Amino acid sequence: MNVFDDLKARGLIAQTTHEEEIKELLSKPTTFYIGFDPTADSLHIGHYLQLVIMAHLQRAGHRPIAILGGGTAMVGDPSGRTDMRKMMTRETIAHNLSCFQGQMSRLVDFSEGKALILDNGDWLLKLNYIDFLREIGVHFSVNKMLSYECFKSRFERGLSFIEFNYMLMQSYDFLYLFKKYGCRLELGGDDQWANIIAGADLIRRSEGAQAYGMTFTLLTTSQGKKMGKTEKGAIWLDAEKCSVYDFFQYFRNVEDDDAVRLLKMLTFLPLDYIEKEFGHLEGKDLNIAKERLAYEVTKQVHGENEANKVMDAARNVFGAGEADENMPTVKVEFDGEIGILDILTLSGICPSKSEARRLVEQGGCTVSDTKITATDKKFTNTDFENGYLILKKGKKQIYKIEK
RNA sequence: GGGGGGUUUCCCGAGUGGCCAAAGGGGGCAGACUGUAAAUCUGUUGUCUUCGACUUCGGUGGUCCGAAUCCACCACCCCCCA
Repeated sequence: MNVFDDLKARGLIAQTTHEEEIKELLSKPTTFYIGFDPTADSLHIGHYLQLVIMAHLQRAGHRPIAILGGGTAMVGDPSGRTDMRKMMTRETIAHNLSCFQGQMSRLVDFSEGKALILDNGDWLLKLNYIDFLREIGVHFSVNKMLSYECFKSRFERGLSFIEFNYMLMQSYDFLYLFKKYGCRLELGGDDQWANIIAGADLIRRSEGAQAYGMTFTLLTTSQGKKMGKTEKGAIWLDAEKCSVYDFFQYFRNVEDDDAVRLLKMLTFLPLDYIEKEFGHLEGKDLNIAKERLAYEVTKQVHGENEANKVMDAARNVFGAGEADENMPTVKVEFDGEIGILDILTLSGICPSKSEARRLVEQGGCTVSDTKITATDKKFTNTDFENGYLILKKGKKQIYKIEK
């Protein structure tokens, strides 16, 4: 099966400039590229999807180029955004780029030229304004650009000239990679569609050559919400910014309707295997699929070891209600005795006393299988059997409280 | 550059001198029901020493017994004209 068909069957492909030609292109080794915006110091699960696609294509014998947008980040992509991006300094961007590289190499093999990782700042930052306008700017119609959907949302709040230029920058990247590396295919999230066709257009106009673009589905839930954001923040690939436990739990808790779909999109399990093992599941049996999903994704991002540990922890905590060394653990210090509200706030489980009080009053706090309803409940050393307590906040958040 | 409008608690958005910690919706959190699902219903959603007190309504300063609400200046944003 052509890798294109596989990606398509996994539900990863959103739009293509020329479906048949791209399929043909991918039947022999091809160089393609995907851009990454270094606006944070860690990748998140939205980027993970892009890495998965790069990995699929690389395994099929193609050569990925990952462009880290050190140059374009200086400008900021306005696509689909309602506000202007924060301007970033060169230093911040450089720091973020180096953080990205490590995370990317977990999925994509960058050894021996099997894949390239480039910073578009290397060529964009030294461009001469007049030369750029004369060589590149002439190929862009402002009338046409103004009609693009991707700018629409910005017309309400204003679009600055610097952002309006973003499309030219990204298009220039594609042209540059086409000339230097023979790259004829650009991939990106579906929000990048306009930027991608602009690049392919530029290559056609200035080089008279055919280039292709393809976008993949944005990672959304079956409710249409963007995935990867929680109240506590984004689901980062960096364990420092999002613990492996939380990472696992995020996928373990997806909705029924998303479980199998996400298995196809986010794991490397063969499609027929997924269909056979999980396709027929319904109702609570889908928990099997969710657990596998969480396990596979965690394995890809954090390694098999971590994935095993955290899956065991989840099984212990949710299955047997037992403590596990890999469950979230917090320490509290006290002399003699400590009130429940202090435990909740000192541990960071609740951000304020008021919130802790509310939690307890509403019956959302359980310690060692006993629901705590008195806000003045005190604990002493003898309550900490083996040195810890098991505290539940609501149904799903379980902590080991060590003294 | 000229004219007009705006900035409210996580978000949207009411409120135009005391009855305002501030309507309503969204989101969040918790409870019931469950399968670590969804939907639904209920409660809750500034802080604290919580039957009370304290701090909030872009910033600073003023008027007043009393201001989110009035005045002055500053900052930022949007719209129309150029």
